[in-house]
Amino acid sequence: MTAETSSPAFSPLYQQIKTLMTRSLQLGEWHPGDAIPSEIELAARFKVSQGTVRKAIDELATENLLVRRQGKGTFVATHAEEKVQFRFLRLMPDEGVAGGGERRFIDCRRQRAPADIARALLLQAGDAAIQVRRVLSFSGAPVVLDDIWLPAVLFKGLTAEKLSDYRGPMYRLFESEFGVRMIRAEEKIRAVAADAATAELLALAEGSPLLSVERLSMTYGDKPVELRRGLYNTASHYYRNELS
Amino acid sequence: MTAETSSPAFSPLYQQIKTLMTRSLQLGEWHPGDAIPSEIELAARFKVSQGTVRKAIDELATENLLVRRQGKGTFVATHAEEKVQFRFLRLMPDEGVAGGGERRFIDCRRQRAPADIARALLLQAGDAAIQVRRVLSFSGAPVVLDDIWLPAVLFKGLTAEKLSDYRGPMYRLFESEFGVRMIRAEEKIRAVAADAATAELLALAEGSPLLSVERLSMTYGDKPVELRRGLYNTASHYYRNELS
DNA sequence: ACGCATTTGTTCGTATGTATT
DNA sequence: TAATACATACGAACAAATGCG
Repeated sequence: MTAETSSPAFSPLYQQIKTLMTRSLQLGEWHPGDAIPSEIELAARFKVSQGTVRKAIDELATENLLVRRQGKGTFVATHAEEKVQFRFLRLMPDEGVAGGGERRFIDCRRQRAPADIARALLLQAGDAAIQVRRVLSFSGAPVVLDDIWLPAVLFKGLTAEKLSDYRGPMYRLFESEFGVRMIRAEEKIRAVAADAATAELLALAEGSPLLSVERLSMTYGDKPVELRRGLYNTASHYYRNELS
Repeated sequence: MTAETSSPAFSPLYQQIKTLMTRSLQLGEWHPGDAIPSEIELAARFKVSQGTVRKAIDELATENLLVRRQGKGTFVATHAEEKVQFRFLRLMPDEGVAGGGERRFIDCRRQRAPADIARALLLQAGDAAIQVRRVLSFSGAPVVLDDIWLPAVLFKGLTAEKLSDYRGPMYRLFESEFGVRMIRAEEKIRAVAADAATAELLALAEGSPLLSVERLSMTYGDKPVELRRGLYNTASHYYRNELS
């Protein structure tokens, strides 16, 4: 009941509950890895039936914002989970099993965002950004050159040292240290020829074909918070994708 | 430890219903574009509650096998729908809107499947396959060179003429003419250098970087039914992907 | 080792709302 | 307008998994 009839646009009850829950995630009432209140508690809090809460949670779970575990509760998704990492890790070795590889950070500095970066991240012209550059190697061979741009205001205090010291996925560091959780990303993929600088860093001939992957990552509310440009040597790795 | 160590593979009711419904799709009781029986009819047929049928349909709908339409019914998904085509069409122009482009078929012949093709399509060594080669052009410029392999036994009577005459997506032809519906695919993507033959067909310099997309498409029951090797000129197009 | 409480998962039933024909 | 079909919402009961005492 309590119709709340002043609604500007109708939406089903469970959608409204979903919105309220998303807000709790966004505002940090519930943190990555935490258990959220039980369905019965949430039903009481929102004054709806358990089934309505269930439907809201169902959708948040299929959107990968929450993870249900029978007998234990419902948890806020985190990049600490292997399954979550896998969703954002597309580069696979032709032989052997996917692994993190060795990381080498070659740059991490704060500066004004170039125009194209600012546009993608919805920053004002002149806003500061943090640029991170790194090389990923597998079995000692360099394979990936990443050029990562982050809004400085969200990542205060990010340094090359913190990145180097951290064991685990970068997105895990972002969510635990800076409270920024990546939930979705869009990628544009092309084939390009290696320029001289890239060729040197990846130890291959200038002009070699490389996979160019431009990724724009979004947090809650579809707000872009990372622009990542990667160049992959696909001689013994490939980018896997699933169409369904 | 007490008992039931080797359970008889219990599965929830709605999963069993889902399996039965998948079988109806697979065996052709329900055809692409058709409406399936209403939830109430299905509930009567399977002797379960409407809610259980709903849950089975929900999952089949999220797997894109069925499409629900309020007030009208539930329909078997078809590649005639624009949304379905979009899921398998990843190449986007830098400017302008995605379109089919002009197709030119340069080859369509039946032959014994090479070993690697046979392996991917789970064919016996020596089984026949149909090879289709085509070029896709946009605004008159060739952009895509596709090399497509199909099990001959499933595509009897497929000719270059039929392909050329057909207006609409190739997968639409496959499902309407041959009863083979693609529901899922896995892709391996790399950057490669154009060889002489490819360079000529795509009107670019030998050695130019090209996107190599190897797609294995599956029908019901995860049975592989198409191996497609595409080479994309990504000078003014890109491969879009969504991570979520 | 056992049982109990908690939490999500499954199944049923009923009623009402919304979209389509 | 009426009939049909899917969508939403509520309630209830039991099953299965987990964790604790």
